[in-house]
Amino acid sequence: MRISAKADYAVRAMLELAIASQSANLVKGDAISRGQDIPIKFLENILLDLRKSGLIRSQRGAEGGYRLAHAADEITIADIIRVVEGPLAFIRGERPEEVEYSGAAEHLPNVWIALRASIRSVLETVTLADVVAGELPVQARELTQDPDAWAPH
Amino acid sequence: MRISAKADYAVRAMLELAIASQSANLVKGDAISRGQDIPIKFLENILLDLRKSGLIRSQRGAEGGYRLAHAADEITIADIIRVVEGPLAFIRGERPEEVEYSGAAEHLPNVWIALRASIRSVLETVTLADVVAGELPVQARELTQDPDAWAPH
DNA sequence: CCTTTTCCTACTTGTTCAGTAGACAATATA
DNA sequence: TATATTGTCTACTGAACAAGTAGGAAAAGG
Repeated sequence: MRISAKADYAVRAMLELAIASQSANLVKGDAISRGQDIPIKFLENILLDLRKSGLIRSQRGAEGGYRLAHAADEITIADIIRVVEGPLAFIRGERPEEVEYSGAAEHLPNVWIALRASIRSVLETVTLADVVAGELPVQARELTQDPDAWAPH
Repeated sequence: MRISAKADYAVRAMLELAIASQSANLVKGDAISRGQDIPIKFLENILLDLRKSGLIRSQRGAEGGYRLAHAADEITIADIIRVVEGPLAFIRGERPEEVEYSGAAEHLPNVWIALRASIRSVLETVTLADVVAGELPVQARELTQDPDAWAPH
């Protein structure tokens, strides 16, 4: 269960745009690249994906740049990860509800469905605005309260 | 966020052993391979990892085979996935509590920690015995009750 | 000894990840 | 209108990983 560098970069780039959205300004790719220490050419590819998916808008030329296509409190982390990584939970290259098992593993799909639901319960509820403000929705915040959540298992 | 074929196979192999553990019998690799339709040589590698980690025991020679090293209700899905895939949640190759962010992404670690905690809340609570019986612990079962949990988003 | 079965190392083939390169198109401003 | 600036797009690369294969060595039972 890993979050790729590309997904991590995408979320961070979107956070930069979320902050700028308060002043309705365009942000240049170069500014995002320096602000979050992301290789510029790699970032450009990512921003292209984000624009094609409709999460951001762009303007070319001098004084150009990028901005969010929607309000920061209407874009969730799940929206972003789905654009760059595909489905949130993928089991052996298939969606959890598509896998087929027999015999001893008959009830295993329930586990994968529960896993996906738990991932969704975090990533689909946390918005860019939440992260910028540093205040997650209650369910998500409760998960971070337990000191054990910060320890490796 | 994907579960590899290797991890899926490992869980299913363990489920076969869990069922056999009721009669305390050794199960041959070949029987697991046929029972779950897993390529035999690939399975052998996986069983080797599981044995080295202490989750299963093995016996060589004719009448040999594999068995669980602990009771089926003491082994969680998380135990198995950690053996074959490493940490449950990995962000850009690092553990969630190790990633460093600045500026707009300052509070992003909280999201990754919440994500990991939510994954743990499923995978660390569901045991092999639960899956064999088809009855997940309450928290996990609740996640599967919502029809929406079975639909792609 | 011989068969069965696990143990172990190494190899292969294809795909994904992470990043780079360079030309092209649009825009603002002088 | 010239020019610098900035995003758009396609293609490429090197390394790592995923998924699976191959073949023999070692143990155990009969």
